[in-house]
Order: sequence, then structure tokens, then C-alpha cells
Amino acid sequence: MITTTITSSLRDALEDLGVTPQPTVINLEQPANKGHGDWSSNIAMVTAKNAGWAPRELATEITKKINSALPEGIESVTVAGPGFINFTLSPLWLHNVLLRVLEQGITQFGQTDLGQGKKVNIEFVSANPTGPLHAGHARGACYGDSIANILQAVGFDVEREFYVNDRGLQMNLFADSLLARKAGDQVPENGYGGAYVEEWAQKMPDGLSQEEALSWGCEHAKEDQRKTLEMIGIVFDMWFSESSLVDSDAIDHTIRALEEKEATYEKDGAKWLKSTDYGDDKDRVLVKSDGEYTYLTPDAAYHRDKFSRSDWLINIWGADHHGYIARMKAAMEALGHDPEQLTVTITQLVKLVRGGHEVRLSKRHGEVIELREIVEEIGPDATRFMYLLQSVDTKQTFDLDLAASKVMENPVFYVQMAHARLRSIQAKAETLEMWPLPVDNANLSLLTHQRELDLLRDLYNFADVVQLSARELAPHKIAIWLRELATSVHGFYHDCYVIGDGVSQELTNARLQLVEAARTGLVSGLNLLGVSAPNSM
RNA sequence: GCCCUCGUAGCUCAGGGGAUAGAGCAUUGGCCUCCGGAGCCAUGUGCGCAGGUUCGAAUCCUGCCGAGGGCGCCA
Repeated sequence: MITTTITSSLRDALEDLGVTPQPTVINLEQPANKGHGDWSSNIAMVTAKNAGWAPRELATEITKKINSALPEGIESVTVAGPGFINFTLSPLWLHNVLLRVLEQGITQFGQTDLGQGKKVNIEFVSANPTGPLHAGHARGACYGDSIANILQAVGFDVEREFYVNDRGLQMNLFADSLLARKAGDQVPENGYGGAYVEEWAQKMPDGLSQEEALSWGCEHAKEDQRKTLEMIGIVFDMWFSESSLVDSDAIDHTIRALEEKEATYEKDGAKWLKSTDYGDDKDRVLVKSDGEYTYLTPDAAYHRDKFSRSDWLINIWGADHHGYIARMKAAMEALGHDPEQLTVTITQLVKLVRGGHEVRLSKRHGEVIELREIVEEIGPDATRFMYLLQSVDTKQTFDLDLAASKVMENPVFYVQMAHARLRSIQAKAETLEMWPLPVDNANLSLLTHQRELDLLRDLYNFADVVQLSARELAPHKIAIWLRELATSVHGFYHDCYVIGDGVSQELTNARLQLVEAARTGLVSGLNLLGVSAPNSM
């Protein structure tokens, strides 16, 4: 790694100069400003004070030392600003980046073994089986699937899981609503009044009992949700049924396990969890005075089950569930699990805008935008890319008109267009029988144009971006990187003709390799987001 | 009242303690005999407020202001 070369050269220089105390770590960063080189170290500023040096003076001495025997791959070392030491890499080194990208190809580019096969279970969407998925489920769906892709790319063994709340009060209300509609009656108080209920009721067979209607409704809803998710390329490994926890007595076992840990008590005819002992701000009821479980109890049993199958649990919940995190972690800790191995990511709300106005959602009046509608309106690629372009920590404003438009301000088209252009160059080269071409036949040292080097620098960063987005569970970093790479591709396309226009055959050959490397980057990044890379637009 | 997330350009958003805070769109002006002009280049404006930590803060800490969400024996 070039960064190791740089840090060890800094370390050697510091030792040669007899600087004490020596710094424990040497950090490098990639300056935002290209004029500051490829890598920069602040080590002189960090070390100077304790070692009794002036920062700039120390930086100058270090630079002299390194310049006296410049390591391979480094073109220059300079001092700048208050004492930064800036390293510029040689084009030769960047050409090795190209070789590595081509060697790894789309299937391996950016992949690492950070996860070392650790089993991670990602639970997301988990919508109630009482109706179609709506716009509110979309962000968590795209996000969850993308971090699943990313964690797979960095070496985790990933399971995608959907928890189905197929029992309890809401399900009973749903079944009653279907039956009422079937009989031509009004839905009961607090029932489900959406238009789809009417529609589904007509499809439901006659003469079902409440239990049968519940089961039919649940299956119908699950199937509807599964199909919608498939439209945007999301396929779950596991649909976990809440009622199966009743059948297997897992809920009672969980309560007993909590009792054995003396984490429960009885009060006012109910059974409580001493969650305050584990960091929650209130104790929580497990079994109500009427003998029913609260929502927490089956969910605790469910998480206990997941811990028996996985090393690390990730839950993706909507903003309205954040208050639930502390009690779930408390329940897991009480059961003897490490709450650190349960990560809950909260996705903030999305405001939909269409025609310049906010689209108001009112579940009560059955006015919801179904996820299916969004996908049909703007397509699966735009749906995923737009939701993933922004950090889920922030409220998002989602402009449906923009996402649907096939114009340049639509970022998904901008990125996909970059890919289509590269493919069209390759297609032309294929017609002329110039491509494919083994990379050994190309003279990469001809790639010296600023646009070409920009592309190589972007490609070099990909593995780091993937790792960072995995660590922070932040797929938007991939989306941002893709947009930057696309910018470099368009610039290259504009300024560096690959075929014709007086370009020598030798340069054409070298540039064709770069085209394939850039294409590899675009496809690899888009794959992590679950967005396609079309050959033409 | 308490808890969570957020507040960056006219708009939508990036910004892993560093240098002159970045993209895209919008504005204005350039660039098409040429691999797809669905593009490229140039162009002004900004870190909610006040303290603190640090050689250095948009970033970390505290308080305040503002936005959204949550504080049930609902799910």
C-alpha cells in the first residue's frame, strides 16, 4: 500500500531527526484541494509542540530527509500552510491502480474482508401484513437492502429478514375490516378503511371465519408486499412470523428466562421488566393485567431468536420507533446478550413533493401513496438512487417530478449516462475489432492527461469509500462517490477522445483500458446500491 | 418537561479535528465537421446563535433558538 510507504518514510525521518517524543500514530488524509497533492500528513503540527520544534521547521526538515531518498511511487514531497507535508504520487503509481481494477473486475472491485465471515442479520421493512407497502416504507427498504449489499462486499455473511406481525390487535382489526367489507358493512371502529380493503374483500372467498379471514388477509398482504419489493430488486432471505413464536412457546421461554435472571416483577396485576436496571428510563410491562403480551414481549423473544442465529443484529426502524431502542437493548442485556451487538438505525421521514407541493399523507383517511405507485411512476433505478443519495439521519425532500424526469438534473440519469457513454465507446471499438484487448498490450504510461489521472484517483478511493460506508452504515457515501466518478467520466469523455480524431492507435489502446476500469467502478458502485447500469439510455 | 435526529449557497444536499468549506440545480456567459450536447468549461452567495476544548472546530463539549419525531398495561 502506498499509504504504508508514506507513513514509514515519515517515521524514518522523525527518527533520523531524533524527535522525542515520537508520535504514536501517523495519520494521512487526502486533501480536498488537488493542489495539495494526493496525500497529506499533519504529523509535524501534531508532534512539534511536545518535541520542542516549530511546526513548519520540523515539516521542512522531514521533507528534506524524505527528498534525499524519494520512495518509489512518490513524485514529490512539499511543505505547505502551517506545516502540512504533502505527497504527490507519480502517474506510474496511478497506472498500477488501473491494473488492479482490471485484475479485480466487477465481481471483486472494492471488496475486502473486514467482516471476516461474521454473521449479520439485517431486519428491515417489517411492515404489518395489513395492506400494501406505502411510501413510508420505501426509504428503509432501499437503505436496508443497500447496506446488506455493502456489508456483503466487505466480507460479512448477511441475512435479510422481514418480521411479520401476523398476530395481535391490528391483525384482528384487519380481519374484521375485511369481513365487514365482504358483508357490505362499514369497517369497525379503528378498522382499516383504505380502498384496497374493499378491493381485497371482494377477492376473499365467501364464508370465512375470523381466523380464516385473518390468515387469508395476512397471506394476501405478504404476497402483495413481496411483489412490490421485487419490483425494486429486494428479495428477503427470511420472512419471520410473529405467531410462530407463540406456536414454539418462544415467548413464554423468554419470559421465564427473564424471570430466572430476576429481571421482572409483578405490579398492579401485570408483569414488568426491570428495564431501568439496564439503562432504560422506565420499567416496561411484559404481560398486561388482562393476560395479553405487550408488543415488547414477542419482539424480545424474536430478537432472542435472532441472536441465536447471528453474531450481529441490525434493525432499521422509522423515526417514530426511536423511543423503543432503549427498552429492546435493555431486554437483550437482561437476557445476557451484548447490547452492543444490536445496532438500531433510525431513518428520518421523507417528504414527498409532486408538482411543487408536498404530498400529504393521511393513513386515517386511507390517503397513502403506495410504494408500487412510486416505482411505476419513476422506475426502480430512480427510486433506489434518490432514496440512497442522502444520509438517512436527515429528513429528506423527495421530488417525484425530478426523479421521473429524463433530464440532466436527475442524478441517476447523470450516473447511468456515464456508463452508457463508456459502453458506446466500447461498442464502437468492438466494431473496429480493437476491443477487447489484453492489458499487457497497452502502454499505460501514455495516460497522463489530467482527466485520465482524475479518473484513476477516483477509482483508487473506491475501496476506502466502501469500507467507510460499511462502518457507518451509510450507503449515501457510495452514491456521492458515484456522482463524482460520473463527473470524471464525462470530463474524460469530453476532453480525451478514445477513437479517431487523430488519436494514435497506441493511445487508443491505453484509453480503452481506462474506459473498462472506469466502467468497472460505475458498475461496482451501482451494484451496491441495487441500481442497474444500462448500456444505452 | 425529558429523549432522538437535524439546522451548511436562492433550492436539494456532501463534508471520516485541518489549508481558500464543496457538488448538482437555478442565474449569467462560453464550447457541437468529431466515440451519444441527456455533455463540458467559466460565474456570485453560506456553516442558526453564544461560550468552551484544541496549534487548528462546520466537525468534539455545554447552553440557547428553530424544525421533525418519540415519551401507553397501542402496535
